Amino acid sequence: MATSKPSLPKGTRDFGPEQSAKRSYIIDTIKKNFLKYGFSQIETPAMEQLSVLTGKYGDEGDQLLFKIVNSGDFLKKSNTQDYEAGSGQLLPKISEKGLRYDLTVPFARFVVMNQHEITFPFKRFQVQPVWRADRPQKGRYREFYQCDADIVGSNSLLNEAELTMLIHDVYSDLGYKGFVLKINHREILMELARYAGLKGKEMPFCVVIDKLDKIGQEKVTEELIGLGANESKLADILNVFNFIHDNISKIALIENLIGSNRGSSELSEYFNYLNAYEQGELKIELDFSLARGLSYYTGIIFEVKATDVQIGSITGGGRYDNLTGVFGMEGTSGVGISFGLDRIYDVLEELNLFPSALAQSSDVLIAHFDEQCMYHGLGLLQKLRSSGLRAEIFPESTKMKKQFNYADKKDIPFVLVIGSDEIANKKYSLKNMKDGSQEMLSIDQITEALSN
RNA sequence: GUGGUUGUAGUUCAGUUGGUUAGAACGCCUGAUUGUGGUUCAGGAGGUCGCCGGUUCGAGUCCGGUCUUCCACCCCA
Repeated sequence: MATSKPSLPKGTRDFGPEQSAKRSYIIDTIKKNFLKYGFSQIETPAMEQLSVLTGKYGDEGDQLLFKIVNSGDFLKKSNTQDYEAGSGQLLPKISEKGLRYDLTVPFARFVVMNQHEITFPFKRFQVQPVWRADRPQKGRYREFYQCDADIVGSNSLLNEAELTMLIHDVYSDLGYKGFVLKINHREILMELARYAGLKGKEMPFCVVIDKLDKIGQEKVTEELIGLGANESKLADILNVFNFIHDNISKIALIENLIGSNRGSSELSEYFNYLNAYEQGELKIELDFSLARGLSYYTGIIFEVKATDVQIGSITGGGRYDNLTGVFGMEGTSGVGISFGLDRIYDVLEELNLFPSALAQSSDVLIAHFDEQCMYHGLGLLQKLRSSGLRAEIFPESTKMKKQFNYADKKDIPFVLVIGSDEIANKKYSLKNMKDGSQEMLSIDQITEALSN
């Protein structure tokens, strides 16, 4: 077989021991908090039927789905006419499965398929990779992890409040203070669009509004007038966006402009819940210009942004009133959030916020002078491990220099040396690699010393 | 999907208007050190210059294609 240079598919990465340790640290922190809030873990397959995935993410999303060609002779169901008719007709004949694009739609499928076994409200979390055929950039990968927590089967806004507290706990545990949790309500965006005279064009309105902090007010105004918006009403709206005040005052202001509505009353109720937790210093900012994508959100939406790192959104979520409806199960409302593991990693890395003690090295290495010493070491190895220590033995008898170098490179803090004297005296040299000190100790003394 | 950008040793990068045998630092290996790593010193190995093709007497250098990287759109974790 011809050899070839190995390479990775675009937008995918390997993770070495150090990176993996850091990723596990983030995942463990998030999982711990999911469990703390009463969520249970589920897992779903990497691939789903294409019929489950398509049409859930809009036309853009469908293009970004990775499709899997059918097994075996994947052309056998198609003919040249299908080929000439283009990919739209050919695709369903050669592909029936795709890689999941997010965790929410597979979860909706899971809920529908298991509705009779599930007790509602159902609180599930899921930490798995998803795939998007997007063009990669910094912080944008074709394979990345989402850490989702959703509550379905409950309309209560207390769930939104719970997720808000959860987000704060996660970032607090990760030691990251530079985030801001932005909140808005889909209904307010709709009302604002109608106020601006864009009835029927609410979605395009949201798309433009979402670019506000990127392209600025003038460009946004320009684009919205291009859509047919009323200029003076638009000025009213931008005025509200610029209003810097506490969140409660902002609700009053928006009601003043477009009247009381489902959005404003739900936001009030949400803030009332948060208030009752009696937890000060929540980093929540009501931002009426926040317009998250994902067409299925219908209620409160939120997004966590890093203020000190240029990376975009690191957590997002919101309420979807009828996600399971597309699978024939009506009236199940849900609310969820998704932590972007890969982006959180990039933030912690850039700000140097990973704990220094993440290295997964052994506590002690057993080094030896010859094969007989190595055999003797296996008994000691077993004693070290059964007392709870992380221990390893160098697997070949070779020069001391090489064995010590191994311990040094792997940051193993202690080396236990076995020679013929040691075996005779039942006392072994234990070297502290940090300060270079060394003493002769029995195996019991060593386990004792290292266990502290 | 549209437009641009990047690629040279394990890593970070030099490499002149196209011209002998493509360099440095760090890392790696060996020795100085026959019971001990990190420091020091001496020596050594390591390159299809992303890949394919073209122009040329001659290409790391110029041209085309392709893959990859990063960036701006679009969208998003």
